[in-house]
Amino acid sequence: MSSTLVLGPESRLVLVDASSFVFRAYHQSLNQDPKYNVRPSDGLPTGAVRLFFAKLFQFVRDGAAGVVPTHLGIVFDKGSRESHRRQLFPEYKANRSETPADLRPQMPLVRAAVRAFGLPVIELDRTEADDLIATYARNAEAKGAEVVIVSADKDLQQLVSPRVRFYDAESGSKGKPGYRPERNLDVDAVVAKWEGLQPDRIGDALALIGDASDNIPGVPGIGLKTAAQLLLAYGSLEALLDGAATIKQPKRRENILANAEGARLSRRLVELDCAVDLPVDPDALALPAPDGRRLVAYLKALELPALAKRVAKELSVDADGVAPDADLAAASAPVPAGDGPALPPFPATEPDAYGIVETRGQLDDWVAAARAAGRFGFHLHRGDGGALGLSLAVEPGRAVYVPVEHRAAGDGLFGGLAAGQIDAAEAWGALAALMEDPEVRKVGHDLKGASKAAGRLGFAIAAADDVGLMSYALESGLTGHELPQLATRHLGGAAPDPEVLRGHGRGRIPAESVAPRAAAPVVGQLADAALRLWAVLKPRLDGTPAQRVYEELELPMVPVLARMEATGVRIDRAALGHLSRDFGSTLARLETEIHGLAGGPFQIGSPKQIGDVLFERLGLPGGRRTPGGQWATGANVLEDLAAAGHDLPARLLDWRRTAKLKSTYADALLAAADPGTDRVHTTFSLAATTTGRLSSSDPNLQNIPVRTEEGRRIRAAFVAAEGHRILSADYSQVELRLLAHLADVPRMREAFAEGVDIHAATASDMFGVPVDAVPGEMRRRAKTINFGIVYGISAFGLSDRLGIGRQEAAEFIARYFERFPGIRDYVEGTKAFCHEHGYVRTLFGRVCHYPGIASGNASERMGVERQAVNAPIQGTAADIIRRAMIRMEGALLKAGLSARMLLQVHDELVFEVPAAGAEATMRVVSDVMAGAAAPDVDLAVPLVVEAKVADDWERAH
DNA sequence: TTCCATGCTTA
DNA sequence: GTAAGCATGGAAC
Repeated sequence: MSSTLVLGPESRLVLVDASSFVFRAYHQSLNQDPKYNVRPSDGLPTGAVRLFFAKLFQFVRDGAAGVVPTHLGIVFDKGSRESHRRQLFPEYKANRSETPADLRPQMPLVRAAVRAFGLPVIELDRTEADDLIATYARNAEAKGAEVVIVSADKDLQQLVSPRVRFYDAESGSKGKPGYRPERNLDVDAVVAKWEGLQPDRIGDALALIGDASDNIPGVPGIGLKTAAQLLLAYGSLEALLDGAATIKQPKRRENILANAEGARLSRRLVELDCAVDLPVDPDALALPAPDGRRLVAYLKALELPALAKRVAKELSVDADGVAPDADLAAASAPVPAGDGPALPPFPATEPDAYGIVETRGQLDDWVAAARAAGRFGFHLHRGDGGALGLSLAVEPGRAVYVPVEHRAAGDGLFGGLAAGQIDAAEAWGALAALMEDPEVRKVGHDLKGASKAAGRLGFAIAAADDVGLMSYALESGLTGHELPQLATRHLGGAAPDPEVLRGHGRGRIPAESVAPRAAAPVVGQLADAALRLWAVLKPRLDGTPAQRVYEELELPMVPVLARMEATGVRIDRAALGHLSRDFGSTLARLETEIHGLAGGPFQIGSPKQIGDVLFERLGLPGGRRTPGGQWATGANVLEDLAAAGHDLPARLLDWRRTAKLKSTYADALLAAADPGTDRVHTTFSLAATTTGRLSSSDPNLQNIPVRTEEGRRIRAAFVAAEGHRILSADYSQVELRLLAHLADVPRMREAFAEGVDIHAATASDMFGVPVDAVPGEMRRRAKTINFGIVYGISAFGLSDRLGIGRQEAAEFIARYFERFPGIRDYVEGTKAFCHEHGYVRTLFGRVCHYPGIASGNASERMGVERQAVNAPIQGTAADIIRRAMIRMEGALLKAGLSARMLLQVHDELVFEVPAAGAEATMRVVSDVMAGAAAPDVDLAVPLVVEAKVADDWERAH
């Protein structure tokens, strides 16, 4: 026996982080046949201990990382919950879940296994295994021994030195998800893995990166690469935090400054304590020769015959002559216990809160209950192919799901319906009668989406409220208005996203294949959330100006937009296909040229690589940096370089323009168009902007190119159906007109009343030149400043736009304000109003909240002030075109016209009109748009509408 | 797989 | 200087 062997220069100490090993063994055991994971005689769980034993046996025999140990330390964790780190930071490892119930009874068995090998169990109250390992490692290192640390915990890589290596054993099985090959890290390997950081800087890196599993805060958004980059630049965490103000990337700088305390705390949490009391003398870790009989007795007690046989054979023991260890044989499985904390009132926790309807009788009962209540929350659950069912909430915490069109699991094309659903015609019939009943109020979210799905089923949704739009009318600018956000904000609980039902990754399934019983609690909660939100928001809305906005500018838009989306706009598939191929060959040609000019291939789509090529490899002058510290390669920069005679930047601009047109427009529109009708159906959002503008997505049809010749070829592919034409009508200078009204500028009002060129008139007033003698450059400057005012102007922005000095720009603005004092009053008055109230209003009473107006950060506060100055202008324009859209269908109907509204692009409406009625439609559309502010708002300037008819959108625009 | 920065399209 | 959405590359998770 060598148990007296003193730890010294000839020794090889292997330190095993037992707890991490046991956890890994446990999870590995879960992937195996459950019958191998329990003791047959009484069901005592043994899966983790079996794998742990096998691994320990391997360490004793073969060592780790090629090191056969003379000393072996098996170190356990006994202090995560009360360690000194907990005192520093109560949340430390607070998110660790409880030890699994079937692992807990195995822990004593694991310790027994260690003792069966003749080794001490190393553990110490209130001390984490990491600190014990660190102390043993430093101790042995000091004595000249070779050390291998076996752990899955990367924190321990801090200890790596010329004498200390880190070994992370293979986990999982080859070819299966989560498999990791073994890793054997010496100093060089650690430095490579940590992106150039020496082991003694790993603690700094860990403090920045944080660790979700240990609840170490770190700095959000910083990962290994960024941390290493920063630490190599600054030398250490302390130096980095002291010099954080000099970090170039603004986001990163603010982020680190804001989280500096968290990083300091994290640094202390990840610091290893190399001087804890050692519960076992290091010399006592000397590895004894294994006692085969004792090991076999252990394995027999756990009823692991295969392992017992193997150990007996390798250690030349007669297994038959060994009796099971009596104490262990008597150990039995304890009964686990424990229950979670009380849940919040939403979502409801009663087991029958979110039920399911399976019979006609039940359905009739619920419909009757909804009618009796006079209002109910609902969620029309939809899959790719349309409505799947409807959930109803008749009172908070009580909802039910009526599944109708779910498919049976595993059935594809020809699959039948899922079991337990009422006949579709019957179910939809009863539900449609309820949804169309004007006497019962329906409360939902995304009413537009629900209305479209209902429309496909042949019914409308009458007397409905949309809690998302209610929230938008009340709190635009304060929060998002999606159901989960509203639930968190107002109900104190999280509403589910129905997408969770489909799972993710490879197991993702269509919504219609989800079992009705699985869907019921989720969609039931959505109906419940809608009803509860209504109960919160309705009292806040009633009797306020926001109520009128909701009722007159939000809700009436729902059916209008639903019809526009359902109608879609026709594209010329052949033309777009031709364009795509054209763009493709242009790109291929440009790519060759660019690579040639650059002296080698690179990702042309990568701004980072472009910067490297232009400013590093080719050394072009005049490079600027982006806010993120990279080389800026935006169009401005490339244009300057191209103007200086460089070919490569010019080709890059061509490439970017062409790539944009191909991928964002030609290809995306072809992919989006309905293959049967060649029509593209966008989705308009009513509640996506702070100002009241709409937004368009999937695809966005509000940013179709128009400025360049090539781009207009895309727009020309938006065509009318046979026998029809495209009508485009847009407001002329609407925002400047509104500025003239809001700021009450007599000269501007007159110019608009007389129909003279507003920018020339501005220039004339500013520089005392007759309107018809204003030079082009002067007019351009006036135009820029006019737009600048609408956008909340700053001398900085104006100087950038005009290419003049900051000082000159400031003088320019001063002169403008001198000539148009009303505008200065408007700008200053609007800022003051926003500072006082935290919001601004449009002329129609829409509120736009700007909580950031009170920011202590001057540049941020000025940014919010610009938003506040712009919002009444942009928002009033948005309100006006909404009014036009709401009135449009009635006006066309009244005139006996059958034009269909297709798109809204902020100041423009696009229609598809029967060729014969184009002229008459143009008059009606123009009249409705021009008169849209009246009667609520009496504008001091006329609204002018320009309309045109053609065969495609490009020529109509 | 998800998120961020960059760049580009529109009003 | 305002308001949006989307493609791409690259890093984080």
